[in-house]
Amino acid sequence: MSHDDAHPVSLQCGDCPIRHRAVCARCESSELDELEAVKYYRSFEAGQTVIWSGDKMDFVASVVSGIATLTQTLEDGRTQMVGLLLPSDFVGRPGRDRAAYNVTATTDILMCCFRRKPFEELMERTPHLAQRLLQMTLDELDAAREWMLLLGRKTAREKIASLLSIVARRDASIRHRKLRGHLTFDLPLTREAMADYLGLTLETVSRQISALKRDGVIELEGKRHVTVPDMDRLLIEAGEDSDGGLIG
Amino acid sequence: MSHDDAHPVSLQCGDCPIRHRAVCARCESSELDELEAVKYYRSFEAGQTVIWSGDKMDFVASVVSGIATLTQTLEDGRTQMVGLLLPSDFVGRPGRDRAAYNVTATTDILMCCFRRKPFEELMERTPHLAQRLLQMTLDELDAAREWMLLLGRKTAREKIASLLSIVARRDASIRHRKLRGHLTFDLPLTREAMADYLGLTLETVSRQISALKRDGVIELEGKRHVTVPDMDRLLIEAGEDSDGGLIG
DNA sequence: TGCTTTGCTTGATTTGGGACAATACTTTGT
DNA sequence: ACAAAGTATTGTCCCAAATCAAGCAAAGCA
Repeated sequence: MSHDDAHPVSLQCGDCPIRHRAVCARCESSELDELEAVKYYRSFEAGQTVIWSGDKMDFVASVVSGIATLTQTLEDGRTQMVGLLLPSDFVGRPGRDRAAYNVTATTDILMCCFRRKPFEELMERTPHLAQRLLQMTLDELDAAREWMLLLGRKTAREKIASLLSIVARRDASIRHRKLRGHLTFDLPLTREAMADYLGLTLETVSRQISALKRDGVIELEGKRHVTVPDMDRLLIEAGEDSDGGLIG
Repeated sequence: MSHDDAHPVSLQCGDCPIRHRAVCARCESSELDELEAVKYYRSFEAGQTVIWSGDKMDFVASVVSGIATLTQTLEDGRTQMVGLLLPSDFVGRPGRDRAAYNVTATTDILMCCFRRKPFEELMERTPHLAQRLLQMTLDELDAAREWMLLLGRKTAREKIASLLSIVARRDASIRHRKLRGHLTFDLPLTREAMADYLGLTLETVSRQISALKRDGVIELEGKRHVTVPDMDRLLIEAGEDSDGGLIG
């Protein structure tokens, strides 16, 4: 029932992923033309901060290409990544005028933005839009709560294996490939970003990756390119059921 | 702008909190009568599991009284609490037919339930309902992400201080009292439940509470009744900005 | 071509919190 | 009033991950 299954982003509806992920539930599109009028694009270079926590945010947006992160920090500089934005992910909070997190570009990114007010007005009149956003927000909530289990209860080794399996899964689903057996993909994050995501130090991340490599769970080519000879083995290392992930 | 501010639950709309928290945005109530027809109450005793992760869930509900927890577990038994349900909180996921978490009664609880199908059908026709649920889900997402920062980056002492400050704040807001200076309240959780919430062991929870008491940050009467002589001091211990909590 | 910067790895040492254990307090039931 | 079960505190030991520190490799640049 996922929307991606029904309507692969790249095949059906022009250039703007938000149509798929946030707006069109059954591809009824009459109201969407209103959004076209308030749509604009913004791009950011790798390393740039898109918006700071607490800043005024008068738009909502969809990531078109590239990767961005959501982070929270304590005053003394300790940093925790709380979300990862991939192409077609939605960012911004209808009904709120301040950003709650720092959004930082990990790679060069392009975002498709909509002015918040008109977007909210459309939402008032379009039940499907609010419902679609509700579904997406419930998905994010599930992901956040799954991450809470990881942060609170998993060992460093399990954390790394979990992250690798998530990246592998997402990579495979983008390329419409199988999820079992032999997989290969690139890590979109530096060791430091992985540490911020997993609640570890970058040294521990490095050590555990080396350990998984030494134990034959993964193979590395350079620093970033990972091969997983046996996905089931990785899932076991991650402390997950082998059919993995969330129920329901 | 919070709904509670505008319409304190106990004053305006009969006996069902869901009217306030999920349904009525401006107290327009014509559609709500439909829900009355599919509304029923269920009660559970302290310690009972309301629903297991993965079970079929054909209702959504609002907590009327008592406290329940949302938990996730690994196969080997490690447990992480991912949410706390207090009176007027909403549980259940429109559009999904399986529970994603274990829901367990911490005290005796009463829940006001609605059959899922009619609820979803009403949502199709009522933009305010989907919007209201979206706002509530965004709040939960913020809370989950704030908790991720706590789980990933805070020390045991900071975790305890954070939990105490959250309980204090919630208690104060329920009783419409001040949030600064001298506060007193009861802990609604056992040491073990606190440990599951904070990603610690119950021994560490006990030790850190003793340490905060020894250092004069809190005073204890029995095991559960806490007095905070200086709320600002507690917030500093929690590693939070003294005007504390999330922005926007 | 060598110099600096950035990202990563590995080693040595320390430490915060987990594991295990003993004891005490507090309910609940008979 | 007592036993039994559940809940909480405190002590001792130990280990996983943090911290501190050194060195390597690739990329950018003068």
